[in-house]
Amino acid sequence: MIDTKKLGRPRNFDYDTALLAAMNVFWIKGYDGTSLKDLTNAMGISGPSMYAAFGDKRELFLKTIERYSDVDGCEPIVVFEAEPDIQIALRKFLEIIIKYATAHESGAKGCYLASTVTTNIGEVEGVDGMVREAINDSDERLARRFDQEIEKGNLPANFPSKERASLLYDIRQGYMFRGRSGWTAEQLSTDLDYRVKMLLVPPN
Amino acid sequence: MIDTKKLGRPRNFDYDTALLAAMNVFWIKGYDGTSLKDLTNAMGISGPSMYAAFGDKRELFLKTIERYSDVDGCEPIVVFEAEPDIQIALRKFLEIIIKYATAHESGAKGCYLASTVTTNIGEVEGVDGMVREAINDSDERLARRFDQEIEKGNLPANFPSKERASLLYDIRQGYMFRGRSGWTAEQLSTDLDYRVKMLLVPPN
DNA sequence: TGATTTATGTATCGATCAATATATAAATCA
DNA sequence: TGATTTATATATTGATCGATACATAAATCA
Repeated sequence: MIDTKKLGRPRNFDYDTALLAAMNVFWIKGYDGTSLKDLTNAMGISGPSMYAAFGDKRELFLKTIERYSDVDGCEPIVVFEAEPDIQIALRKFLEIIIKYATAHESGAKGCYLASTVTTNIGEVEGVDGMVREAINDSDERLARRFDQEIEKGNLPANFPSKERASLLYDIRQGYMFRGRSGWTAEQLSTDLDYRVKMLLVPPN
Repeated sequence: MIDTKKLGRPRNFDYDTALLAAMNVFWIKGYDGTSLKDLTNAMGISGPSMYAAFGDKRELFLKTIERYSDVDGCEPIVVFEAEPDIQIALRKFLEIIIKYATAHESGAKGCYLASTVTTNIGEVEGVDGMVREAINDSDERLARRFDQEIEKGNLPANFPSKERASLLYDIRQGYMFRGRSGWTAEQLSTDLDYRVKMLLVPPN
């Protein structure tokens, strides 16, 4: 029943590399502003190859969102989770956010979800759910890190982990929006110390 | 030299009403996702009338941004400036933000600048400057309100007005992003008390 | 090697894009 | 009323859109 034999000519491009190239184009020009020609040029493949490998334009778009959520959107959180000192962890988190907000390797700025994908919520089917999921995942992971700090005794027992987590994520959106509009990393970094302190201030 | 006499057939549509209708379409569908047909249908006028009154699609888009910055983007700040009690002012500001984020009269959600316009930064000429200016204006007006509170003695002399103002604006972006992705006003309101307190907590 | 299967490039589909040329309708002025 | 000016609706422009039909090239199997 299951036929796993490989036959015929294999594709001569790397799937993930092409997907990344597509994401970078979408990121800069938006979904509707990106043509199939823009995509296939950037991906280095022809139209039919794109359709064979990714479906159609919409499916390709959804796959770039998935990829972003798993890779780009995740790096700051991974660092936040890995750094043992909570204060340094917060600072690193925000510094990476600022880096992404102002100078992504593709030339794009800001958050792919907040700056580009969000435009197509309600217009491109399936987008809204993916965005909501990305937000929820981030909120939960950030809150868990605060909870662990409470368990270790480094934060008071009544520390509002969930509230600080969502606040942290919202601060992220602010940086991303400012970065997209042209603010420099230096300008975004001026309040860093203030914000780290504030995020850790004990309740009442 | 100056000829102010009115001659010929006057336009039979209201300029501002048509501009508002155009903004609502852009808001929901994005710049590239909005066709001239979408626009003229919503505005209730024909193509040539649109071109005569507003220039072209790009100029119309820029005019909607200007309008948003002057009206929608401004209402929360006006309320924040008008309410004498700073704590209530903050709460009202955030409540209006949440209202805008979840249920704009047009059916659109989120911030027009952050959710729609931001996609076209770098692609549609003139957009980036208008967004930067909108952010700067908000930052300044919010900070001024805190400064006045310091002068009245209701906040300590070392209260970091500028930092809190930009934090407040960034929190706004977070609400707008969440609202755009489908969060309800109720969900967004859970942290309201926490955030108001935090925004007013004295430094150190 | 010959048969089979798949990826690719070219060329092209109908539809729609933003923008405009043209002619008509409606207003103000003399 | 007649001349002038402007807004409108209709129709259409060349260009580009997303998507595909077709033939060819390249790989694996027997």
